[in-house]
Amino acid sequence: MPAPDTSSAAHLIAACGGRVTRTRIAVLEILQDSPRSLNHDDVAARLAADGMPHDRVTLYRTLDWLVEQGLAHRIIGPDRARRFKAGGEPRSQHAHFHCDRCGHVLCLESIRPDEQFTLPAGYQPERAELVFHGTCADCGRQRGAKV
Amino acid sequence: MPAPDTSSAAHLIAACGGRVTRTRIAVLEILQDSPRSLNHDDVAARLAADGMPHDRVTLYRTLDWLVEQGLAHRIIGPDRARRFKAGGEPRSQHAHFHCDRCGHVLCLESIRPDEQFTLPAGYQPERAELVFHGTCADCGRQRGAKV
DNA sequence: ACGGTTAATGCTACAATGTTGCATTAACCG
DNA sequence: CGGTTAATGCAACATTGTAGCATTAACCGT
Repeated sequence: MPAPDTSSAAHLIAACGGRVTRTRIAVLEILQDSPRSLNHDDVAARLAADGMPHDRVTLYRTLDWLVEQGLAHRIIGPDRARRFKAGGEPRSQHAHFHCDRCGHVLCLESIRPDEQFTLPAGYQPERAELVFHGTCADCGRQRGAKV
Repeated sequence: MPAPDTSSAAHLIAACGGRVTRTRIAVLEILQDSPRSLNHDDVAARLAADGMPHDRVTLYRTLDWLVEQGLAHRIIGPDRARRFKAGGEPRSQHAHFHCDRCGHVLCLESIRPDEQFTLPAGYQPERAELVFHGTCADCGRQRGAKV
């Protein structure tokens, strides 16, 4: 049973020219393992669960660094807090889905807003951000459940 | 030269059943007069310019009240701060444009994201939020200007 | 027009999220 | 293994938004 994720995280970090630290590896793996985007607290909780207590500031800096290196991307949640997810978005602008029930954010890779719209004359868009709000597939099935 | 806006603001407020106060009138008029959405500080600055200094908390509450009554709507800016604009969005979900040059947010009434996309099975979207980032028409004309 | 009722205001203190500066630690390199 | 310096951890601060409560003033009835 190979564990390519683990080495992958370390390799990705090394490839960026940064130092390969416990924190960076752990944070990137956490993001990679999650199908949903995580906010700062989510990541902190998982670090703690792994027996890796961590400083708030270091976590902010680590997450920012991962985004800066293109190893993760960041969106602003409905609660005006940032949420992070592994994988950059080099040019592939995909949509997101905010579940109003469970509060999680999912990626809709198949939907590309930048290919669909024509803006009024004069506007020069560089990227588009499309966010749906509603009930996600998981919460839709177990309707009534209040996670 | 009639000034319908002024009475309009007061009438709209009265129609909601709330008390018609100086603050509410002034804030609503400021939002109505602006073609762009304003954040809390923008509104506070204009109140001050009108010789109406105001409490931060009152302004937050006034803005929230206007949104609650459907007299204004609110979006979250790229700096994770709220921005407000007159006019509710009863069901008409329009797109917004964040200008990276001047930082302002404009409404693109003609673009309706909720009519364009088909989501994967299971998702139950209730509303869609589409935000373009780039250079707005104003900044595009005077390229190089750094407001 | 006047006074009472109560919504709205303004103040202070607090909460959540994110940032800055700087001393200490530990990753990398020879 | 030891030196260099990026990364960390800590404390203090900044920004954005909230909560509680005493005071003011908008509305209503008379």
